[in-house]
Amino acid sequence: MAPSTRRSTRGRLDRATVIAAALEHLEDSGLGTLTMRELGKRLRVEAMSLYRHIPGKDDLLDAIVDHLIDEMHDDPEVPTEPTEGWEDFLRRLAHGVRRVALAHPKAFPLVASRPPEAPWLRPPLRSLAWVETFLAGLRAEGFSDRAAVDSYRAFTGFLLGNLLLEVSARGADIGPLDLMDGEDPDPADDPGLAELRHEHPTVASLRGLLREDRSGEEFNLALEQLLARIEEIRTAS
Amino acid sequence: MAPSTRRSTRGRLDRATVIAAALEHLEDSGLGTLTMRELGKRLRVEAMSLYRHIPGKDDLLDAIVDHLIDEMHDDPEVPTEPTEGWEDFLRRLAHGVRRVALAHPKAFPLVASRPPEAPWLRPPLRSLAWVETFLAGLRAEGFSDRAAVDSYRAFTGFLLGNLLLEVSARGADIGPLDLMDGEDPDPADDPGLAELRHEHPTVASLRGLLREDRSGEEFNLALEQLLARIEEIRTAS
DNA sequence: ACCTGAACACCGTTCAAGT
DNA sequence: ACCTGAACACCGTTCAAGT
Repeated sequence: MAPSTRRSTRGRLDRATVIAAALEHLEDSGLGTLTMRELGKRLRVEAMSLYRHIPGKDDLLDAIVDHLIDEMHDDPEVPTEPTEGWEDFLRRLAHGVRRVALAHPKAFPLVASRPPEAPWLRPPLRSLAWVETFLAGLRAEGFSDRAAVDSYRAFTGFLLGNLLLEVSARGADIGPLDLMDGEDPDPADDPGLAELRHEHPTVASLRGLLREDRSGEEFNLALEQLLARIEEIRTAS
Repeated sequence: MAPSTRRSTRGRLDRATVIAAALEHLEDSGLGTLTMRELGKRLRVEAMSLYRHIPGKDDLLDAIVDHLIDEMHDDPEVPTEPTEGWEDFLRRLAHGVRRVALAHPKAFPLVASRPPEAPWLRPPLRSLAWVETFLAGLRAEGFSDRAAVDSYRAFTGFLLGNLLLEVSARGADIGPLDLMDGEDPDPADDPGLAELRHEHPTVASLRGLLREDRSGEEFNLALEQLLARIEEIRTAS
């Protein structure tokens, strides 16, 4: 499993290896068990050795976040400047961020919870490099300064909300009250459902629709509506 | 300060008092220092006594989240059903959630980070009661089942992204590279700015706009655009 | 019935000591 | 130069004992 960071035989430990191992641990065991001692075990080293390569646990978490957004630089689908118009540019940026989020569902929430370096560096595009790419791209497409900045805010708000919900839904269980239905034998006297019908009748009757997962289409739909909104921002200058 | 949970002289400890004290501590010292022992100190009690009233720390955090969204029930501006049309209904719901978030900026991120009970209970409207209110309200206004559920998803995504960014910006410092400008004496040779201009020229030249905080107007603008989007969802049935 | 002291199994982190 | 052992000051949590 995951031979990328085996390092068992000889590999010298370094900062990048530590970060990669931490990300691996995060994805297959969660944030709660990510511990310096546990991470040491994964790297076949005592916990204290890690301090040779990172200043402390907080810095490690920040480094993970930085690593995540930097991953997008290696994605050939993600543009560094608009070549097919600003809409294509933003669409591909958005899908790049979404791929990162879906590839690291347990780690992605850190992107939102670690305090950004400045209040105007908004997650998930919280690095100077990506903000530069974003703003320079829109400007090159004729956006006014005001429109470019407003679009940056709308774009980050959109991505953060939608992607956080998407990865958090992936993490949650099937849920408390909708295990029933589908092939359940006698829906009339399922105790949980009966109670739900009584206390929250609308939720009960819409539970089929609520349980659907169409996150892919929904993201695309919401994205198109965001682009329409940015078009308004653009023309309103 | 904050005499609400003084309890110094005689007050018996109970679950509600513990939660209120935890929320207070969270707001004036942050999540990092919220510790069972610290919380005990605030309540003039040993940490171990808290376990008489709550099962453990995780449950306490969940209880805080539940408490936050329940606070909206006491807000007279927040409707329990649409009386002036669905747009007014959603506008007032949105502002209710925003008031809760701004009142508890340090605690609000917990609403997003604690796993919801079910994947379809989406933060920040993650209680059965509020989902019921939302869906029943839109249905009463003539929304189809499909449109009501899609609107719920759009609404929660909007609130989560925008409010998380708003409270996190409030928490961050002024930022690394824009302390300058405003009344700085010689902008030409500020070392930080010179470097920024070289590495990220667009960010440097837009820093004035980026630093602006117009979160209030922005929220209202984005909200109106969300309502327009929901109008589309509604008529597309 | 409610609170406490002492204890257990963990944390992150430091530092002198080993190779 | 890099890793380790032992130690420090903390955690959350349990439980027998006190009032």
